[in-house]
Amino acid sequence: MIDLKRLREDPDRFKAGARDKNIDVDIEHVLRLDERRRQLMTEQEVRRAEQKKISKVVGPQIGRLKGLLKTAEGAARDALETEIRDLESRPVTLKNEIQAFEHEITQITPELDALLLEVPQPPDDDVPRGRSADDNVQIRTWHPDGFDPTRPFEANRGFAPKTHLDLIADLGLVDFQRAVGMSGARHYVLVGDGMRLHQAVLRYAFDRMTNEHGFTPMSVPVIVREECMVGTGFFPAGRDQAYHIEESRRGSGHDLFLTGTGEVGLMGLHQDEILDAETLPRRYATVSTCFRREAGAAGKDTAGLYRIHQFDKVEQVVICRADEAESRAWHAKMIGFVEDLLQSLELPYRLLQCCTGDLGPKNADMVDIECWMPGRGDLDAAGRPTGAYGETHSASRLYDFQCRRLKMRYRDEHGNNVFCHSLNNTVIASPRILIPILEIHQQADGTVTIPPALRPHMGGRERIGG
RNA sequence: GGAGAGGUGGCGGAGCGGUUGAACGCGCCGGUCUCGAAAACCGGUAUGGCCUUCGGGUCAUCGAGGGUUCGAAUCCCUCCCUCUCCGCCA
Repeated sequence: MIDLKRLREDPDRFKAGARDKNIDVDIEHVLRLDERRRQLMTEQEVRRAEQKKISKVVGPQIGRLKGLLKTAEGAARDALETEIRDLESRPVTLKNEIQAFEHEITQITPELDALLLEVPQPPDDDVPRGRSADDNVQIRTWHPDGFDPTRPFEANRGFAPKTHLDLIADLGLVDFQRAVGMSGARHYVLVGDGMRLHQAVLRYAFDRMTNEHGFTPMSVPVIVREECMVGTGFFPAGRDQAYHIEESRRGSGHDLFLTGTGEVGLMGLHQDEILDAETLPRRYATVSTCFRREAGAAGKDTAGLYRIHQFDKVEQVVICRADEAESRAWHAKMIGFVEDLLQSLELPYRLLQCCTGDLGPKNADMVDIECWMPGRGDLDAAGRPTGAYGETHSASRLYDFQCRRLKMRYRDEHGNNVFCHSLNNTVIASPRILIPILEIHQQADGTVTIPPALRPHMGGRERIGG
């Protein structure tokens, strides 16, 4: 959520931000509702103060008179009753006025609150303007010795590559048919070494984050309440993407949602808390199953392990002080952790600076990391894919947008409660990451060499197949 | 699933219709005392909104939302949550 005060002070910045993000929200209307609400509240408060003042004087008097009434009789009783009625009637006008204001305020507030949740965080000034992912800007590339993605796979390795779909089929790593039978399109069953590799990658990535980079290992819920989805900024904009468990329709409890990333659980954890500043920055890592409806992606990436409804992901989040420089430094560090990881897996990748149009409502800045996947991209003359980068990671910098929604604060050195900054980044998401691992490390004989870093998690084995 | 108990400030815990944003205790912060510390004593110690001449003023909040009332933490209704026991179960 954005800061309403800042919206009042500089509406043009927020209008431009929404425009740059291609998000349609009526900021003028927000300002009108806010203005009206503040007027009403001021008027109402003047009367409430008056009412309070009166009742502080009158209250004890009435109490005392009513006490006397219990024993009074005859004319004395009538006199007391008259006096009580007189005292009681004094604040009635005020009460009616207060109720009238209250009525109008309760009409405006839900509309204002709902609209406010839709105002996106403006992108940072150094984020390139652009309409869509096509306008993202490459920051840098990396590739291991012996595999240069600017040259065809065959030129690098001396044989024509199989796609991950071929490798999976030939090595018996995934059963799509039965999964689809059980759960529908975009589901899969990992089998044998497929499952082993999946687990190895997750465990390897998780251990690196927690053992080497000081992130606290966490397990968090993947089934959460709506507040958690709203608080972390995934709702209302991303409501279509989440699986919805309608428990309320069954008459028990409240509705729940399946989370699409471990970020929700890690950030939701401290909702409504004032964190001890000494404990910042908080660094958390989790491995969790992620659920995505992929609404609106019909027909896109329908084959294979690329776009699926359920996957597992190691996620890193950082909650730090509200300091832009610190926030930016963490962003760079978190991206560095991923680069180190991908380099240790010997996977070619590139960093993309996302443009404003690709940011999403909550980010001030986002950097995607894409791994080279030989089985993607345009087809050559022989009808074989020429390879392309595919998104495997996404690193977001949110300032206090998320923590403001979550009411996650810390007390600064002046004793003020300040909303924290938050950042999140994929560490590794599998099975999508299995695509480049299988495709890059495939051998001419159809086997796949396991990257040395993963071998300890694969029983010391060096290859799959053969 | 059945039966009960309960949700009050950082924590424990009073209050159950009238100056109660809330006694008391603990914790925490500041001070006195001390060479220093402990103890003792004194003072302070919620969050958010709005207004502000930046001194402060004011309103809201006792799980949430409605209602009754001149007045609600206190009474009524609905919902949510937590705990205990029994049953079932990974």
